[in-house]
Amino acid sequence: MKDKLKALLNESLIKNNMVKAIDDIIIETPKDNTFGDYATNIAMQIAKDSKSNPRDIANLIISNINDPVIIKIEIAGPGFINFYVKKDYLLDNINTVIKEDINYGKSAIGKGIKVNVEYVSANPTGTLHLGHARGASYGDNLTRLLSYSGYDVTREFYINDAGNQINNLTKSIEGRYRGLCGLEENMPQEGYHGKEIITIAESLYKEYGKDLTDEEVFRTSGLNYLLDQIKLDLKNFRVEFDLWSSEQSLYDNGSVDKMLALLKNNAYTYEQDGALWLQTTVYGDEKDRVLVKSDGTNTYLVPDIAYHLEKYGRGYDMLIDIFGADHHGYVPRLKAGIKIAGQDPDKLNVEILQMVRLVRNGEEVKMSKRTGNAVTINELVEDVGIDATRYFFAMRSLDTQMDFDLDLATKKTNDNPVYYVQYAYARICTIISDYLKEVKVLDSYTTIDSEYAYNLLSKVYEFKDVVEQSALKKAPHIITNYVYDLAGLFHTYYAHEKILTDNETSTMERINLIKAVAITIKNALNLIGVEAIEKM
RNA sequence: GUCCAUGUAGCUCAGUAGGAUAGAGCGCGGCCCUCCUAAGGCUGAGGUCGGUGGUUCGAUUCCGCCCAUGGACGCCA
Repeated sequence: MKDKLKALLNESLIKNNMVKAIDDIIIETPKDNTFGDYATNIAMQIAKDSKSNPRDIANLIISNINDPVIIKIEIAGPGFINFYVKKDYLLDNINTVIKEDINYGKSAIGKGIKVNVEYVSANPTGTLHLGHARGASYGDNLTRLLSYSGYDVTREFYINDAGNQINNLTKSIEGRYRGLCGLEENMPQEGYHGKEIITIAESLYKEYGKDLTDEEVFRTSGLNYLLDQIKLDLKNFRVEFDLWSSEQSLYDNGSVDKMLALLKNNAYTYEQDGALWLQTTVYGDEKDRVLVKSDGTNTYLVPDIAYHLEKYGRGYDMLIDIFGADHHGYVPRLKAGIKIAGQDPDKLNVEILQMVRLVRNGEEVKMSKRTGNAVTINELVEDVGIDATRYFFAMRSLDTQMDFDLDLATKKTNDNPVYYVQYAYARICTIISDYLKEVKVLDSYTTIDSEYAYNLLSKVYEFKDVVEQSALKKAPHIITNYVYDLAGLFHTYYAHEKILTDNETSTMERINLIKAVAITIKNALNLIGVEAIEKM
């Protein structure tokens, strides 16, 4: 409908010799429906350019518009053009939704563009906690959204299984193991103290007794255990990956050395204080960065550039990295490194997610009551439930330093937005199953005429636009807000109109209507990893 | 000190490619179940959109400055 109005406006502009690119024509849906079904401010834009009266311009524009779908055109306020449109398209859309079913809302705006999205990428040195949960939720929602919108998406987890932190992990396990053997633990200064480290040590003690001295065994058994745990936690969080890439493998297959050689070759590196530096300042970083430390080991940047080059080499059109706010300052050096290595850093989009705090009784919850460690993703899911957890993360935009309100999220009975939405879906399912006869597809709708029904239908109609917008903006929370509004409009409709009545025609039409609503809710919830529940 | 983000109702947050009366939930006040799930609906109170200048017919939205909050400023990852 928007496109149609756009086209009509464009035609009229051409006739009036008012030049404006068609993309500059903005059709909006006014919040207040006394301003019509659709509105545009194009007359005011043109008036600005030509320094004339916007209402006169608007008159000229609408004098050339005439189409059967338009019931009425008004000029209002400073020069808005408001369109009143026949509602048939809303009724027709009911059958479209039912026919497309799980595909309703899909679009092709992604044009098959190959996108790689890397997220979570937690160090395998402990259990996933709150911050990872937000990253996992956002990354997962984003990839669902992008593939629903016609992008060719690869979901990737980068495993930091090399470097300093892994040495510390190894030594931490070894320390705990020594403790079990009755020796002094000697935990490293930057050691890991989670209870999972003790679990690993215990299982090694069980298997090897006091005889284990091979560092490699400590290392690999620790890594394997923790990585399995991470995979399991993510799976329980409804987050799955296509690809698990290993940092260590970049060393093993020579990518890191090759990359270092490449950087040294193109004259952006230099030696100073016994270290090898990269001139990242040439491309906007605030200072140059060390690549190879004076002790001969690499900084994190080295394998990370190699890793990104490897991703570039796989032929994606776009790379998306999802970082926590604490890694924000790292972005310029990474991009500079990529640029120096000869790739286009603009292909890489880094999405920054702000910190989360858990709040209970108005106070921040920092530690888990059970373990004394940071609150894990598992505990969160256990306490709050998977649907509520996913929903709560999906409500917020990335930029907000969100408070995760445990009191509200754990409310299972009342006032919890996730149940509000699920309840709408469940209500519909109940009604349809209460209708004992066969639900038939209708050729036309003749009895639907209430304001409540049209508000609801016009929200359903919006869904496609909403999906596109949130995909383009990489903002899945738009979907969450949308589905909440949709559920609200359904509840209102439900409270005012009985679906199952003695009138067979009306009943059948209303059942098809709410069926379309249910499909839309389900598809929207699916985009944020929340289940639509048939009975509550 | 520098860089990034944020500042909207008592609280948690939406909104803003500049537009017509700024929204929701929670909390607080009232009303509605002989009726498809009251996990619902209806309704009331509550706002100088951090402050201040500027651009504009029009700024919560864009720009400058200021204040506040969070994060980052390592030869850690």
